Amino acid sequence: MWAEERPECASMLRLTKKADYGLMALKYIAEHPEVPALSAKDIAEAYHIPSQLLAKILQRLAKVGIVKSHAGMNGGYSLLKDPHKISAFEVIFAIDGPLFITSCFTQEGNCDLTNSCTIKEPLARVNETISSVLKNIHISDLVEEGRSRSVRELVTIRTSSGDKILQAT
Amino acid sequence: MWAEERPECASMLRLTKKADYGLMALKYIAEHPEVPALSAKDIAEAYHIPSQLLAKILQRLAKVGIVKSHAGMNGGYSLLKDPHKISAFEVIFAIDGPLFITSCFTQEGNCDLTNSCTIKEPLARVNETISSVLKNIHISDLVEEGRSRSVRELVTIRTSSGDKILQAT
DNA sequence: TTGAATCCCGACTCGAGCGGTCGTATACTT
DNA sequence: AAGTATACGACCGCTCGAGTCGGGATTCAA
Repeated sequence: MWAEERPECASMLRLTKKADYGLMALKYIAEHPEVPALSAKDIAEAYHIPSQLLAKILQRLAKVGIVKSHAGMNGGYSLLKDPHKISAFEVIFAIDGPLFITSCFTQEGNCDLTNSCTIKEPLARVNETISSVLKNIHISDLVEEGRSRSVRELVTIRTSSGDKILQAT
Repeated sequence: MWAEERPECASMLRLTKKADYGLMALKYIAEHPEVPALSAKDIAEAYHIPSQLLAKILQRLAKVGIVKSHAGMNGGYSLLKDPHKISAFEVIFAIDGPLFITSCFTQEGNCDLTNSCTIKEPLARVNETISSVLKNIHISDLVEEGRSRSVRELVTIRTSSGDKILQAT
């Protein structure tokens, strides 16, 4: 196939392909509001991704009420929510489950070393930060990407070394 | 609660254990400035983590000049930089390599579908956000964690749904 | 000088989970 | 009834993270 030549490129906060596909599919559906329902096969072909896999992903999105499924001929999936109301966070959450930065985590010290857990507290806060950013990105932002500056503005960050100003709006 | 028993709770933006261990070790060293050098074995025992694995991690941190290694008896590792100057980002980078949210990424369109890549642009920006947050967290913040509010203030976020204000002191 | 402690580093194993497939059941349209 | 599509569980190979092993180099102490 393609890619898979560089195993060392990503790490840590990589989206799973499933989440990727899910976001792509939602974007695609949002871009075609005139079509009553888009089949998993159609979407998969548009992006050259395996259709059966995409189908499973869309099924999960259907289960949590992000999309609606229509069986039968000319069936497929349609958005159930306004693209402006679908956050990347909920999509990823629906597909991959809860996301935590820390490895051991059950909010009662099961990584019984009090010491080791202290380092994770600030990281848990980083985790919240990331979640918040993802909650502020919506499918509509993906669709408008290009001319719109919404996303760009959303996550603008002043990161002059040592400086600590995060801002967005 | 919902974290339950499942070991597979985390995903996506999980720190690798190596990065975790690296941060923990640096914190530990920073907490013991009076000791000229701490061996990988000592640190590993303090946290109950495999010492050989930790050794490899510290070696990578030594290679990029974050710590200094001392061979021989009573040898070990000591910080080479001020804890206030060591960011979580560079530690993670040194251990795990570059981090990208997107799966296919080589800055020249190798995921040749122009369509599929458009969705990744905004995500790349999320990636920058996360990097910036990690760059603003330092080993010293981990050490002071508890009484100090530095980290807490650093990543405070107003996330009232729909609202888009990130701020940090 | 010898030995112990320690760093150094590549090679290796092992297992979980991700990405993907298959097959079958079910639902809807015409 | 036929054809198209979703629904869903079972399965599977393979990558990669986690951890181990072993041999070698360096330093210190007795």
